[in-house]
Amino acid sequence: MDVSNQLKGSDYRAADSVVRALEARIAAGDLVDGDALPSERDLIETFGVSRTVVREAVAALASRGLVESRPRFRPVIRRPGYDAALAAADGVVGHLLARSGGVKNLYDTRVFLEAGLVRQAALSARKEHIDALELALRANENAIPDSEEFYKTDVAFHAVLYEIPRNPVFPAIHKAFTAWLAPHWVKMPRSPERNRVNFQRHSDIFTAIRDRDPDAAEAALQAHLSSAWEYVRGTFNEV
Amino acid sequence: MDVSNQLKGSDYRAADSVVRALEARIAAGDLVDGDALPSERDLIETFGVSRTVVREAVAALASRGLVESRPRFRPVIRRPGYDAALAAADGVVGHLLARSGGVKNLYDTRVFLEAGLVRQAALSARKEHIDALELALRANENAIPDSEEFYKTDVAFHAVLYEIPRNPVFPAIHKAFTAWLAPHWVKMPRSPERNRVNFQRHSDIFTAIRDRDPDAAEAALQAHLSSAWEYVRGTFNEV
DNA sequence: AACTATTTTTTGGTCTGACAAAAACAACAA
DNA sequence: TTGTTGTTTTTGTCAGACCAAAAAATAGTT
Repeated sequence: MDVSNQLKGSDYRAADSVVRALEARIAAGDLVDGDALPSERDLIETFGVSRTVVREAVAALASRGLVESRPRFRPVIRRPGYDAALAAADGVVGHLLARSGGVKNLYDTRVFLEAGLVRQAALSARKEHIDALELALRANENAIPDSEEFYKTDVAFHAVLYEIPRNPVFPAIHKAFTAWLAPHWVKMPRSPERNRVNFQRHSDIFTAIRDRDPDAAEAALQAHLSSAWEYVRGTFNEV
Repeated sequence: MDVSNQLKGSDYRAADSVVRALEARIAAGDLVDGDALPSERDLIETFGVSRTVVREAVAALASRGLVESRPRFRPVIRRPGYDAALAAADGVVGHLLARSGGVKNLYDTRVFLEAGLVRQAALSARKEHIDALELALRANENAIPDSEEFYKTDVAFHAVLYEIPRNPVFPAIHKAFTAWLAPHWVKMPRSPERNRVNFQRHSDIFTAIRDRDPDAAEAALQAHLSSAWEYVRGTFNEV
């Protein structure tokens, strides 16, 4: 399968052909998730291009999340999920967060999203999700003395909210949000007293959802996240 | 500035150092938006690495949206915005959309988001935004006979909704959504009658927002987008 | 036979040098 | 100033080489 029969200097890159060919193989299930990519020397033969081009192609695949490549190791095929899509934005988001107002923008987006989530949860969450929410709430309560554990159960509680719509996009978004905001979050001062307050807010949210009161749920969440923001706000030097 | 003094075979890639250095220069404003990147040979000298590494680094920069590189042209510095972040996910999203249920998942996310947008708009939109909305609505009305123009004004109307929170993340999301869903959208059959229905829905949404009725606004939007989905649904062969 | 230590082979990361074609630049003519 | 033509850079691609790390094969041990 020689893909290299194209004019030399056009607006194509030779690597593009290789990328497309490999993409097709992955999509077709010829190369299965978890498999290792063939060695560079193999690909050279298969596609009839130089190693330069092969490496470039593999790098492109990696940047698209179709393969995972650690230095010195054979790249591994990854059939990407919604989280991979968000992860692709990772590099840029880093720069955006560093910009003035970047964190606030992202955090506001999160608040907005979760406000919608709790509202919809109050309207149409299934019993299983409400149970899961209650379970997460209990875990959160038990972790009040241990700030580190509390953070984890905090995240887990919110994660349940993102699962309620049963749309795989949402959990991916949650993952991305926590990953992006975590670095700014860990600097926040923590204490059991503070944890107790946050737990109370979680409890309010849960109650409102269970009682099918969307407005109360949204209000509780808004209160929760706004006050949390005021807390982290101090850790920035930005406006 | 020689960055190459590292052990050869470690878990680093030499290109990473170059990437970081260039990132820093861009962030520092040393390399300004719109400028061309120095030539590869220059970078070789500057960083004391081989051309292989330089090219790899530039490719990485490009995949992160920090430079824009067309084949055969000097890469151009791009101080990335929120839209660049979403654009980075582009490659993966293509694959996700091809998957069964992919379009529905993304569309549902959009509906969810816009439901929240119109709700908040009804609650707190400023007069200027309501005016902008009305203007977009008028344009939409005038375009009823011309289906292609109608599509544009349709997008523009929704775009206003994304501007209301005055958070730059939202317009970027809108841009991404329309870019991703457009290919599936254009296949939808169009007609002035259909356009008129859609305009009426837009009008309902606008009225509800102007009258500060979040529930009505959300309901109108939900009705609008749900019926639109039923329309495009037929153009898929997926479940 | 199963496990470990050691040697051999393969492979990825980097470098050097080369060449064609396209782009950027400079000199010149209209 | 604008348009044409020739010269110099520069990018895309190739080929071959080297090193060190990983993977595979082998030998040795219990």
